[in-house]
Amino acid sequence: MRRQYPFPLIEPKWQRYWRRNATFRAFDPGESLPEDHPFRRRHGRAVAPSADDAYAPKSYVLDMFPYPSGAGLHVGHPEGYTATDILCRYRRMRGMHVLHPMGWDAFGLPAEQYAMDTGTHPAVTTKKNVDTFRRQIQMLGFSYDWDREVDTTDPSYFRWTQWIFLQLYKKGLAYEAEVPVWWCDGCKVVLANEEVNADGSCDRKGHPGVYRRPLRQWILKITAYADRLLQDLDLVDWPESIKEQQRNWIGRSEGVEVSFTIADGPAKGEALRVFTTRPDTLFGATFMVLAPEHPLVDRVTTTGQRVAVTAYRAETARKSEVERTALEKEKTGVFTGGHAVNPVNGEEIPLWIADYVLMSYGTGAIMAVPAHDERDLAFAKEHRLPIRTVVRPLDGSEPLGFVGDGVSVDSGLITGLKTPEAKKKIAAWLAEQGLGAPKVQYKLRDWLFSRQRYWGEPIPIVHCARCGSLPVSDDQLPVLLPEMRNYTPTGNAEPPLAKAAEWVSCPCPKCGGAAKRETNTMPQWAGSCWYYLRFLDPKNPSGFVNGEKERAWMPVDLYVGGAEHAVLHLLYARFWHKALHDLGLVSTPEPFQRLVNQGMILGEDNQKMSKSRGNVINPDAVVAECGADAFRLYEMFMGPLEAAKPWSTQGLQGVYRFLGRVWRLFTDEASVEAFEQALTLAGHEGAAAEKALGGVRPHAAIQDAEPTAEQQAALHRAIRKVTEDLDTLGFNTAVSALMVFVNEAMAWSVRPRAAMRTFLLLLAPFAPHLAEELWRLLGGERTLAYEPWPTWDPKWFAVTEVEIPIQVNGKLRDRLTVLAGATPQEIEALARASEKVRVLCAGKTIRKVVVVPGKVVNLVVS
RNA sequence: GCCCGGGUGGCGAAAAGGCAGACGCAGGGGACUUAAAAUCCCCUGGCCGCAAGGCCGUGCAGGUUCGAUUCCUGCCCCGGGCACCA
Repeated sequence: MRRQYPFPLIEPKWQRYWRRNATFRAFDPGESLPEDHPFRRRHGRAVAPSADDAYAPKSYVLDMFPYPSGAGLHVGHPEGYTATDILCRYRRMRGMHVLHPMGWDAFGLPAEQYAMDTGTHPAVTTKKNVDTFRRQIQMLGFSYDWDREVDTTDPSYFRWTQWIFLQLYKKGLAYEAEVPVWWCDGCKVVLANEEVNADGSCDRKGHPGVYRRPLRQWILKITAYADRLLQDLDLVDWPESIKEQQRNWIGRSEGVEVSFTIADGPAKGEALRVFTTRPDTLFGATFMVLAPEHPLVDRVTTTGQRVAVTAYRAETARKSEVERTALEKEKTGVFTGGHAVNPVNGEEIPLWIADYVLMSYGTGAIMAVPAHDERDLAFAKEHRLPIRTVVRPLDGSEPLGFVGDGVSVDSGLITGLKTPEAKKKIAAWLAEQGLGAPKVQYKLRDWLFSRQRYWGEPIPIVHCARCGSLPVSDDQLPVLLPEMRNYTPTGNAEPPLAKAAEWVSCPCPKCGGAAKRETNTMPQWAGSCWYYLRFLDPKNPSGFVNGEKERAWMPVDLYVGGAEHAVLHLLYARFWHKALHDLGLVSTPEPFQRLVNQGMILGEDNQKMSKSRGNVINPDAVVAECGADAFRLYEMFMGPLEAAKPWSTQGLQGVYRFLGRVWRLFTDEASVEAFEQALTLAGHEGAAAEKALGGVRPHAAIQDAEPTAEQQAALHRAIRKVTEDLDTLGFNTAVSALMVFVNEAMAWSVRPRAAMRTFLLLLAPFAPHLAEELWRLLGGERTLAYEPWPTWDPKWFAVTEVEIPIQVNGKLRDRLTVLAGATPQEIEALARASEKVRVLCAGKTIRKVVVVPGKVVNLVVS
């Protein structure tokens, strides 16, 4: 396609200008603005806002920072980045102090994998990838404050990641335990629960056959915050679907913990506790099931059943828990030979073990009520166990298998009660008898926080044979990674750091004797748990963030990123934030006030972009062909921010053509031709080319003329639409409003300078390079980044005549042109007089006439 | 199975309960040009009709309303998440 306008010259020029002038530097509370700063010029003030300065409000707009992969930027990244950039530019023009930073979530496995393959240090790979990402992001002209760039792998950053970990540790929120963990033979690493797919493959690389093995691990007590993580979802303005996912993940359920009594064997008389949300079905319990790993299994198993039980437990242990739960299979299990007594009726019921009961939830044992629980019913049918109906549905339908609320039957003291009352009464009775107590259970488990990897933050703990595990003292932070030649894990699940013998041995911080460093590192989530705080004070050498700055900028007003982080990153970050809040280190209960998920950009074939499909669009190529402004504008024009939508090269061209129209709307054709010719001599870059650009003159139609009423109407419609759409993040329709204006203005033989300048202000957030260049062309002396955002005046919409549709029985039949001020009576009279209406109504009676002034007339006839 | 989103022209999409399809792409016609590209102008939901015009149309079936893409009920299909959590 023919080049529409000289973007290769304009875009680098303004990017240079913004960088040189630090146009987008965010000023902290109390910090003086430079004498000639456009913001100061505009407000006539020397000082940035403090937290209680109402008149220049702050706006913290954050993108989820990327993992700088070797593949470079993907077209999906700039979608969210463009949206936030547009908003930031808009808000600056609205007079707000905007904080808009960018950084790198740079720890992670790919660089380490690459190191194992090639011997290249992960830091080298990381730096290279970061440089690529930075270059690609900068070429798009985003208004980040680059002075605040952070990198999670920088020791001056992870020093504070380690420091925060130690605060959690000292608060009792970090502990060590020998736990079975997911181990991926392919990656030779431990995985978090969340990194294991339902089919037993690893989420990182798709290696199959992830299995469990016991290892000493660091664990964070996120469960201590389960309730608050759940409740405080009410405080934030997030998509309902994300909140719902977090609620499900936390999985709060209220019930009762009931004690049964072992009836026989060596454990006779001991309590067997179960958790149930349906204590009202206790009378329907016909057997019990223990998880195969349950500690009581050994002592309830009879000699006759021992062989079967041992075999089943061995089989279960061999299978991963993922395998246990992945398949929709029949319910397996074996009888232990033992029994327990049901506390409500003294009945002895058999004890089984089955792998559908999980040791990790509740008490690891359940009472089985096959009549009113699908799983128990399937198990009972499989193993021919008795089934007893104790709840009758209110609508008289089949009670067997009924799991809803109904009326209790054959249930002693709760017989005849509706389910909610029955639950209450039986719970009270159990509590009275000391047989049970109300209990809240969560699905959420503690967070397995250690990894047996090299490329992560070392956990700052020292192990001393005499003194135990001790935190590294603050003045010894950061604990740096040792230089290594070989990054391969030891294979026996020892982290690679264990091989750095010199690094491992260190003095005990307490007794000074020989001690060893912790060789586990933190998971990739760690650095992203608090980066939004470091952006507020990125270079602070003596604290993770200055309190005053934190209070001034927090919370993040808008957080934009992919929905794939719905649970993990967003839950972990909220957990850390709440812990920091409890420590008095941050001022807000929640970190991210508003969250928006950008939708995925699909390939032209409507499939997810992937190398193997060959449908990947490379941002470098797009920018080279059409420029950054067209790229940005197209990403916004494709459709609603939150929707998934396919890429279209044709669509991109359309937007690019639109920018060409804008260029032609403002520039004098002859002078552009002369400029283009000069370029063939001067080359397309450099000082000579830029000088030639200076020779481009404004279009002759651009004159110092008073805009006509029609022109004002067109302009003010655009101002209103763009402004309203920006406030609701309707970027696609805002772009279309810009197009509508340009389509109209192209026809104007006189294009009033003032109106055209106003249009450039509307265009600026979307296509900032072109807008700046045209602003300069029309006499702007400095960046338009801080020019006041235009306002609209409704008086220009008051057109003298309006066209009103006439409907008969709801169907459009005619149109009416009336004066804007016409009364409903006048409109009705005109409508009745319409020729078409008269024909349609001939021989019929007009029953009713609805007149919506300025909108519609509807005649009801029959 | 459960929980979220979504189904509107050939395509991406717009529409405070009030003219369905703004804007863009693709397609058709025209102007300019030796020609092509680029640019500019016009047309473009489907069916019937020479036309005037008519009928149909927002996944399907109902309902509320003077009027429904929009609100309500049931169903179908697509995308995403969770998935034996007692």
